[in-house]
Amino acid sequence: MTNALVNGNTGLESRFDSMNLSRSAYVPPHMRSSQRAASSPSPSPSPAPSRNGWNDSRGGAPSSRGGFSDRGRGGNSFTNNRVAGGGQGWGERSTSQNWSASPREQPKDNQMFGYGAWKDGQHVVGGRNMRMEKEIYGEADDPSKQHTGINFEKYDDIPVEATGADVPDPVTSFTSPPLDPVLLENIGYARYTIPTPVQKYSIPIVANGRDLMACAQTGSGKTGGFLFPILSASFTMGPRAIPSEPNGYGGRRRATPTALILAPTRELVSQIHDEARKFAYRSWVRPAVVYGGADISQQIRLIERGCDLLTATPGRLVDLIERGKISLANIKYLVLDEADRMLDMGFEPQIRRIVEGEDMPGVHDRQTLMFSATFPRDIQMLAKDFLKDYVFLSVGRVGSTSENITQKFEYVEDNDKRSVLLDILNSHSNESLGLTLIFVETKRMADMLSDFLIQNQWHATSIHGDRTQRERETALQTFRNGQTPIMVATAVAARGLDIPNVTHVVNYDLPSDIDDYVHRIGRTGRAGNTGVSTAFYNKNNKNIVKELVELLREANQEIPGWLEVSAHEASFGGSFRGRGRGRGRSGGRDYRTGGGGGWW
DNA sequence: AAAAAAC
Repeated sequence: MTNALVNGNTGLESRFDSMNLSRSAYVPPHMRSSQRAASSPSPSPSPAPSRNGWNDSRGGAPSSRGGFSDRGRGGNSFTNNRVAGGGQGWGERSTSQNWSASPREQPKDNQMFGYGAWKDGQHVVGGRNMRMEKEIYGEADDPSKQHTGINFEKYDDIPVEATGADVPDPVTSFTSPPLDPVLLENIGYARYTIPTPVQKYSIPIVANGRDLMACAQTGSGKTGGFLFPILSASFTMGPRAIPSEPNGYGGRRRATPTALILAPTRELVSQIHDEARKFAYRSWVRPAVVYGGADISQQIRLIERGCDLLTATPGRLVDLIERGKISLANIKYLVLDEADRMLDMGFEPQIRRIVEGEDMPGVHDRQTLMFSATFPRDIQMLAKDFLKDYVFLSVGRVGSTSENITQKFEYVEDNDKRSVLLDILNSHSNESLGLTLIFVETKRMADMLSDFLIQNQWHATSIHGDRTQRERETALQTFRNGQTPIMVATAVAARGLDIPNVTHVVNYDLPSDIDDYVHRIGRTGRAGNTGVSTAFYNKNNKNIVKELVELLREANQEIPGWLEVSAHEASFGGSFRGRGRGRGRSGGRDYRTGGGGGWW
């Protein structure tokens, strides 16, 4: 049966506004509101600037090539044409032209508008390119482009602990120095105002040549946390001296990136790449991205045109290294993002091969930054092998332990889940522009549930690993821009993805790992905004009930009585899967400091 | 047990 709304439904009912009689029959008409997509001011934010867009300005380049052309459509990233390079890299890094930093002095037909170069040991900054700025930074009022960090002040509440030898003092604002002035301008274009706690520490840590091990999630501003210091130093210092074999490998030049970022999922690397494009603007650094499921020859063409900061999933990168298209000999900066997740997914062999088994400079000849939500033993081993004298940064949870996310629980048997879900969607539909992300455990369930929702007149889509990359990208795009404000997802979307405006996360199926739960609800309430999460609990979820209750208590959430009872029963009923499984639930701590016996 | 990821 459906013991609905156990944890209260505070005030939602009083806020519905419009009506929609085409809705499912589960809720009386007065509780229905119009489909969110329909009320969205602009379902497809900017009508493709492509064709006669700036591709034309560079002399008739095929628009499929650069990929900028596609991106205007949904405001976001994923299209097959934009597999690598972000459309950048026309011409070599050191062209003979002498660019001026001042836009007024740029020749009008300069095809390098927006791109800089490194020439004779100097950073030659490219002129501004307004079309490109609109493209990569978005319109100020485009919600799908909006950066999540609206309530930045709230970041000050996030506790940060830095340990290690001689930890540099954190910065308090974006300034030059220590940041390169060009980067500072780009940060301004991207409308970032105040550094997040991770960024405050990572900027001076990297600037001082130190390695970093950070326990933090994506919502903490971690992407900027590694992009800012790496790009800043790159702008100022230039690339590593090109080794002896710059050309002629397989007839073409091999890409020799200065910075490499590894992340577990395709969507995540694409998202990081989008950020990289913002901050590399007008500089000599050409960002590129490679991942599986997309046409590899297209990616090869693009990295050949410029690949200084490469974001990659491990499998595709290994493939490209084997094909001789990428050399890591020039790497100065290595980032492992979501390291625990990558190990969970079995990437360790590929990662070790990339870092230790190819031509990447050794640990003392590069700077390495590792990010991980947790710090279990296998990550510690990786840190021991990949990092040197690192600073350990522990960043408090942005979501769960703060009160930004209201966590509701409902006792729902499996057979009742669909019906309860419709109830919930209806009662939330008045929050007009918010997005709803629904997590299920299996790919099959993701398909079935999204079909079911569509049958019930909801604009829903789904994302999971059995869909083609194309479908995944489309799903994410229409979700972000509000055309399908409901997305059913498997674990593929659980971590790392930064989707602004997700106001509601539904754990239709609870995960069996408490960390997964934390990551999932962390898709809402991003960056200090508030969000709601609803979880369907039943007897099949007893394996995490104890940890759930602990978590709720920590986060100052209301705990339904029946949930506490269930937790109490579980602690006697044998089947506890102890906390000692090698993984603390909190962000982790620096085991080097001793600190009186960790929990692993 | 399922999910993710190279072809």
